[in-house]
Amino acid sequence: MSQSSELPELDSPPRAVTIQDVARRAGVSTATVSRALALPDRVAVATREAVFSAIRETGYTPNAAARSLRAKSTKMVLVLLPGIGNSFFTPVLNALEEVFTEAGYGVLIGYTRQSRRRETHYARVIRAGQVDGVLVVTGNVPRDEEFASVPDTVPKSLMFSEVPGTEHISVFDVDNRNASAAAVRYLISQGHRRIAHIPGAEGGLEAQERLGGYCDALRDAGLPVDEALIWRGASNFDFASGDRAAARYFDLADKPTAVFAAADEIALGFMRALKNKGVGIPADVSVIGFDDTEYAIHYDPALTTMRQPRTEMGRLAASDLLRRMAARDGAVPTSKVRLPCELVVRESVRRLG
Amino acid sequence: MSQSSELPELDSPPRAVTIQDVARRAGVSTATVSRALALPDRVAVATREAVFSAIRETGYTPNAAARSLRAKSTKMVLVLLPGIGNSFFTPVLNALEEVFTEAGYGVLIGYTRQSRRRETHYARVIRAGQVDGVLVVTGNVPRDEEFASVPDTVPKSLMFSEVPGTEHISVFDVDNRNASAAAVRYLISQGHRRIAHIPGAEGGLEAQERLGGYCDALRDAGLPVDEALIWRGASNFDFASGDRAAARYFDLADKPTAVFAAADEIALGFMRALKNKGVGIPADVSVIGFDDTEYAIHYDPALTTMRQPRTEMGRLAASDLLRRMAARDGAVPTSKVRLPCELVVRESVRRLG
DNA sequence: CGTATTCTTGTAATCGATTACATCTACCGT
DNA sequence: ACGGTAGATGTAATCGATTACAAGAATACG
Repeated sequence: MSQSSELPELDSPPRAVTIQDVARRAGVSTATVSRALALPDRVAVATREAVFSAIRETGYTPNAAARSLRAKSTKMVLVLLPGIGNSFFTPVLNALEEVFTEAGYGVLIGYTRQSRRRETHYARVIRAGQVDGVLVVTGNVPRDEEFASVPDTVPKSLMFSEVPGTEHISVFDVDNRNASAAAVRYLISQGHRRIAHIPGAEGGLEAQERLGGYCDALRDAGLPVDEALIWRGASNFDFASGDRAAARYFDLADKPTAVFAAADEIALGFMRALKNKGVGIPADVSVIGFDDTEYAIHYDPALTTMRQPRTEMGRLAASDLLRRMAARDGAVPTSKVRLPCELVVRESVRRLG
Repeated sequence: MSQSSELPELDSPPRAVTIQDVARRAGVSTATVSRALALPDRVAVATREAVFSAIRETGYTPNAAARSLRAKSTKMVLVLLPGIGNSFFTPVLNALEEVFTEAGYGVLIGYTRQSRRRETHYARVIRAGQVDGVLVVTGNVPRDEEFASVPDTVPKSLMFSEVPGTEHISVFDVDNRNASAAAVRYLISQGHRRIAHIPGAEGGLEAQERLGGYCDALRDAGLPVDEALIWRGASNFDFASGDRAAARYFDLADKPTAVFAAADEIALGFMRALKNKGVGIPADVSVIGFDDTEYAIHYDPALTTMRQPRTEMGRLAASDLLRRMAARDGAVPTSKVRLPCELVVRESVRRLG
């Protein structure tokens, strides 16, 4: 519909319209077209108009590959997610996409699925210059040798994970240890003395920190840390892990009055299993979670939990990466930002005594 | 660590290693390097080895932009999502990423957020040749003029939406109307006669079809379709909409014994609101949902629902797109695939009488 | 042994933009 | 009126691969 009557092209091969076509039509050189687009005020008004109408008439859109090749910038970022079907990341991804798109950047997603093959694959994507920056959402980038080979000229950021010694990486996380301690302190403040913990999967740094915070809070309150009340064995931050932990609860003779789960989904799985067997929540057991996902508030009872500011972290991390990508050769230093968590009191914790 | 002792480069500007570097090091032409990579058996064994070790030593990775420019293929697909923070799409995205990555394609995501500006933006991404194919997950691509301007040479697919007259688009969906009718028939089979419906947001085609199915089933069973039992006003397939519908329930003098919600999240929101006021589910009201999201099974009571095969649809749609992208000039025709839904009976529906 | 065929490799054009540099015009001050 | 400067535009190199074509070497066949 665009290159209608003027040009007598036979459109068997519907060749895309290039800057050449626009230049010819506007009666200028390709350099002028390029300038009209990139720096409109370095080109005379009349010429600019001519170029723009030629663009409109031909329906021209600059070719991304050509532009990237020459300009050495793709205007794309890679967002790496662990990729378990976890809804925890939904708002994060939303925030990231929002900020990046607004700034004219495209978002390439990758699920690493803790598989080395996939990490290698994405390392290659980065080295191929396919993206201008990388945002790793919970993971262990720096551990991987493949990633070590990607040049530090590509800005990288990490979210939700605390990894030591990452000089060239911006980090956005929360103080998992202190936040967890605060959650447990809350239980203590409500009169609970016998408090169990369902940690996340071993190996995970966040899980470890949260367990640490749990122990800290108990010790600070002069309460014993009882291994029988630490129900390890989670495979992930998921329902199934909470479900499994319930077995530990039922096995126990001297039951706790409260449970701190390392994640909302674990808490929900646990609660579900207990309710199934007629255990009342919070009547018989109080439960507190971590994250404040969408489902925490809609569950019955609504889950009391420690909120992570996921959307805000996404926004901050994206903005930071944007800033660093825009700066030539690392003029902008990396950031280490630790955001505060917030206790959200709902219905799953009962005051004792 | 790679270009260590041999080459006396000063690495102030850490220029990326190119095919030229590899060629020089292996003592061959760039053409040979390219061939060794793309068609290994068209190059002599000895040469191939030389090339590969040169690649290994230099840590070479082909530049994506250069490759795309010349080969006119980016090995990327654009996945467009509506982008509400809906967990419905999580497994879909998972499946898509899985299949595409496996095939060597990158996944660019875009949230349209029903905003014209964003749709325009993504239309431009396509026209810029940034992707080889497009997968729209629930949306109205064809309606938009911008999209009309993207050439049909870019394979496009649509998931979960039924849009008439889309010649050049593959469609993967379910029979929303019949599946809904089946859900309602199930309620009827359990002895329910007075059945309400919470439709999805107006305007949405799926929502409309599901409402249609609800009416069909009632009529087929000789039951009246009562407008007082159709609780419109959903803004989305979300909790809040279910919550709002609950008000309608309480307003009603002659209450229904069962409710068919157009989506699980609506059902969950509705159930939550009822339970809050002491209404028993399924003791007092039976509820059936649609989708079978992760949360349906973990709720209390576990939600009886009509499952959409989200992962399977994702896999099929991705494979189809892959096939069409691989074929030069539309040799592979588009598909229209309609997958079956499946009733998942759990705890939220009670047998009457 | 000479020609035809197959293998292997190199040369150079090409993809479609951006941009350094050159050129030309117009306007400025003295 | 003339050298100087600013402004507008064009020329052509360049980004880093792929690939058509050509050429040379090796093998086959009569």
